[in-house]
Amino acid sequence: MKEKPFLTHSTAPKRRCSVSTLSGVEGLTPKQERVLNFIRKKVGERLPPTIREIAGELGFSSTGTVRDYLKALEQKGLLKRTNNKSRAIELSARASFNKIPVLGTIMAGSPNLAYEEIQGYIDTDDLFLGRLSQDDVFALRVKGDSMIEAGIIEGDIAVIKKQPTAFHREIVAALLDNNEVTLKRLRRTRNNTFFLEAANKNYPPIEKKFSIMGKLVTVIRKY
Amino acid sequence: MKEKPFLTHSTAPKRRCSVSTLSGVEGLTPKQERVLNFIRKKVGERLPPTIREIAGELGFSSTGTVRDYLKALEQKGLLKRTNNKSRAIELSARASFNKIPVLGTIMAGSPNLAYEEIQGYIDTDDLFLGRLSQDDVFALRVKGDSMIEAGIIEGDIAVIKKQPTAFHREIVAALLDNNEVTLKRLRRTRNNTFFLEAANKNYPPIEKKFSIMGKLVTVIRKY
DNA sequence: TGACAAACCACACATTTGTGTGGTATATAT
DNA sequence: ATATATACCACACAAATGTGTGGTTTGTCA
Repeated sequence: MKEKPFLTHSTAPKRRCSVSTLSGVEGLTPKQERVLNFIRKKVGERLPPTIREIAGELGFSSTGTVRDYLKALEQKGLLKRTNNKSRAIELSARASFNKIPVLGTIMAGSPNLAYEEIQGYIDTDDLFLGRLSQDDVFALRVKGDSMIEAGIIEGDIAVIKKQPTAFHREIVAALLDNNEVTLKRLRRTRNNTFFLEAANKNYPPIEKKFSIMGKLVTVIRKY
Repeated sequence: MKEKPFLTHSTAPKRRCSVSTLSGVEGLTPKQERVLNFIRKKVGERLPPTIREIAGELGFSSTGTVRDYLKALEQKGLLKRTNNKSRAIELSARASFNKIPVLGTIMAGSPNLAYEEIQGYIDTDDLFLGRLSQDDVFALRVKGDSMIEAGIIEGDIAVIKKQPTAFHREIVAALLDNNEVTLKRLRRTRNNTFFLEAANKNYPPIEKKFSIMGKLVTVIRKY
């Protein structure tokens, strides 16, 4: 019950209908989730939909149907509405679409990131990411000084795009076999094997077994 | 005619009615600008206002008044509307509120930043800035390696909060007397004078006369 | 002086939009 | 067997909302 799957890095096909897409939000029927996803998308586009717009685009012929869904989603705490106000649909943080969760440490025992570790959210809206969804991206707070020569220092937010592979010289978030996650530069040897290299002369290269969680796409630092 | 005042760093009281607040947008009457500013704020809050909401909060007793303004602003290319659609007000990029302009170089001859140098926009929405408006913040693209030991490298976007003063050790955007802008750490001597210090041993401290444009609040780096 | 634009108001009207009531069908749980 | 939840539909109604016409006042420009 404690293990809410979240931000799992798998290569399996996404968005199977019987499985919740928005990880961390349980108890949604597939149909309810479809409605929620539509609203997410629309709210991201700056003008939330009217119930008739929802009905139209989702193929319902009755506004009452949409009302049922909205009521259900509201009861489940995923959105808030204001009475008699057009388009007044607000997503709760849990359901918010274009936000990147900022994660702290990594859950031991599996390559999943713990839902409980979310420290906050970043807006992906315009932020140089080109509309990546929550499914594709997450963020980590940087600890230590191993990447200091690449200008990445303690406290920075590293935005990671999830992908199982990366190229030579790209900076990646890698999962080591002790379930530790590090940010390092990926390097290829002459024998076409890969290893991880710190951007700090005081750290030796990591030649252990590792898997790539994703590559670094953005660094954000707040003063 | 070429000199559109933009992002002027002055200590003079802001929002004098006779002066345009949204620099770079000429030909607006003060009243029109007031309406635009209201819409900017509301659109930033995710749900654009209805014309009656505009009328109410701005103290107009007639919807026709608002329509006149909306028409004027639309003709001036500051917003777009969709017929018969509630709250369907879109701001054009020029008028967009919660975007920080990314500026390039500095216009020679005055401490104003040139409107023409805008390279893009950053969304301030949630981005760790806590709802700063365009009036308070701008961004610069970092050139050179003078701040490399502070983890700020070439190509980074430095988000600057405009303010005429800063504290010891804060990183500031400073305007030198040759109209050059640099990002440096502010330091105080024992005599309570201030100088600028690079975060790179190869650069000497700057003891020349300078003024502070603002302080660094965020660094963003895109890979 | 006349023309014109800005800056308002009042009010009627049509459309959009949210709400409410009442239904059907299908599961699943008790 | 009955209650309950999901997943829909139809339609009426009221409130919210956008649109349109026709004003007044003030200042500017020619």
